[in-house]
Amino acid sequence: MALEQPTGKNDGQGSGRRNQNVPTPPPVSAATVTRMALYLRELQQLHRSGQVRIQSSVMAKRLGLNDSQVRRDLSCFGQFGQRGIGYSIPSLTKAIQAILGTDRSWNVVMIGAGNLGRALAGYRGFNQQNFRLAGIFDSDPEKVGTVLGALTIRSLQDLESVVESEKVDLAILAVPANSATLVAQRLEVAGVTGILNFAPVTVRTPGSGLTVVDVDLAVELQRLAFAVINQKNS
Amino acid sequence: MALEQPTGKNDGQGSGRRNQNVPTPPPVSAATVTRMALYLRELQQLHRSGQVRIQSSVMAKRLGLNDSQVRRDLSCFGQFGQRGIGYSIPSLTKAIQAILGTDRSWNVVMIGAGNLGRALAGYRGFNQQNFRLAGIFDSDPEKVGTVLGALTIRSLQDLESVVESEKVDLAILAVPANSATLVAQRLEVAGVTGILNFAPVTVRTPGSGLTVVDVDLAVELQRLAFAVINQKNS
DNA sequence: ATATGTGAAAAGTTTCACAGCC
DNA sequence: GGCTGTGAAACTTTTCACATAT
Repeated sequence: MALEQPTGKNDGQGSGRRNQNVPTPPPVSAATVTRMALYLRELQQLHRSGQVRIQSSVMAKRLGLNDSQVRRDLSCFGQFGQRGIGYSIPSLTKAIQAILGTDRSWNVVMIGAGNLGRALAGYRGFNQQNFRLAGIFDSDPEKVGTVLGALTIRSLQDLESVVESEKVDLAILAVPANSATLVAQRLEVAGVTGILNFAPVTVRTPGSGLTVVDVDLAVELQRLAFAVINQKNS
Repeated sequence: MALEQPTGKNDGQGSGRRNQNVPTPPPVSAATVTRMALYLRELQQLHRSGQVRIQSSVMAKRLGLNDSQVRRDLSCFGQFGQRGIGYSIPSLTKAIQAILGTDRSWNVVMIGAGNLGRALAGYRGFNQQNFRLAGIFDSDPEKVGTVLGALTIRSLQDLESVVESEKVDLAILAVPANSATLVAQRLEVAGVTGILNFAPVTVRTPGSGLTVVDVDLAVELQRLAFAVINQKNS
């Protein structure tokens, strides 16, 4: 795992009957979801290089996976391939985007305009995947009013009103550890449904419908250090 | 799971006999390693708040895990607790640091001084966990020579000589996707043993002793979008 | 001939439950 | 009483292997 991030379990959706043609997901593991995003990334790269078809074995090799796993992951969501042929890159791309929800645009706010927040706000990859930055906030009066790319840094006081007026879905939390929980609570109350948390704390998810994905850069380096020390390769 | 970065498998070390008092690791999953880093983070926070002891049940609740899992993870590396009492925060902290390899300092170079590279270079969390930034590189002549915190951005041409003279162990790759593989190869040849890869590509790990941990910010947002759409909470 | 989709087996991970020690 | 460490059970995920389709 990269996992892994804090593991996090199965979906357990198991809601019984599938409805007519919506690809209602069966139980899908978080690991599968992560791999779906990687398949999408590879498909987009293959598309740029002019390819139109791919086989599970080729995808598997590119990502260092077993080909059966690629097919099993995809089969959680439907039948996208053609036997004897493989998968059409354009249609599989669209299918995975629909599965991940990136076939529509998401409005995102960035909280924290420190080093990390400013860098992430400028990161091209977000826009490319249909995430639109609708605002960036900081509590430091010195930063408020500063222009950053197409946006002006706003006061944290404006958070709730912007979340409402811009119909914000998701937030990226790039604030210090000690303010993360409080900001997360405000975000939840304001109606944000998902947080990508870069603060090195476990954001208490109070109960209802708030989903948190954690990315702790120090944790990633520690994973790397461990892996280096305990080398897999002889 | 929040899963996960490209999963990455078990260690499978199973090298037979354990040697005398080195805590030679038994097979340990990547998920366990990630949780070890989270335990360390919590221990450090508890220490700052003056605590000296902790129980597996308390740690589990803080991280949203099962208490048995906490004990099982720790028991992969030794017996750190006292029955009836719990774990000493200072000694468990030291033990986990030794396990993760952060009881000694690691020399790290940053490749890429774009938005993300500059932000990561300024990130406090790295130094706090014993990762020392020994250099930052970019191929853009306009950036070379620019001062960034305590460091001056250097030309990519100097990469190999700095890796050698500064005894660099790890690299953080924050370059565009199209140059990532080439830079990774140079790093490996130069003697770097681990890469934390922020470029949105699978870095081909040519064969020998190079460990790569991937962090793709777009993938993380896609995981979040999926989780929001497929809400677990009723 | 080639490659998907999927039951069934294998492998891995988490949780239970309790013996053992404080 | 309280809490760890760990066998064994339960559960999840991956891989195999092959029927099925082009």
